[in-house]
Amino acid sequence: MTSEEPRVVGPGWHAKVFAMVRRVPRGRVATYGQIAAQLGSPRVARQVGFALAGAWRVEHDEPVPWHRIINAKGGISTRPDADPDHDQRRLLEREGVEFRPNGTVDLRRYRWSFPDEG
DNA sequence: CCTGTGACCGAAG
DNA sequence: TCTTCGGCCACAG
Repeated sequence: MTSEEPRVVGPGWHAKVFAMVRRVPRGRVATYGQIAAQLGSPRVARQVGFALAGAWRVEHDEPVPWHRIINAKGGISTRPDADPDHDQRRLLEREGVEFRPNGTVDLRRYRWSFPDEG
């Protein structure tokens, strides 16, 4: 028996990421690593970030709540060229998610657990 | 084909 | 508890 992990990264990979992100309900958050793990590849968290990088620029048939995805420390990872009109923190606060003084979210409280996770 | 890079993660100090 | 550092892997040039 080998210990190789299944890879879901390939054609349609971005679409799968978006589909998984859509499962996170309003007022809740999930981490990049969580999404990667749900797709079967726990080590492609960075690729998830890549997939979501241009999500707010592209128009999707179904909306992609990309702002509900944060890093494992409960903080927001944003790029320098982020659009102020799509401020992630503000979008989350609008859904009722509270932030600590240091700008992080309490994952114990807001982290969403997928039905088939744990 | 080879190299650099990035919306990450987790162990270690 | 906070900061630092190496590893991770797909993708563009």
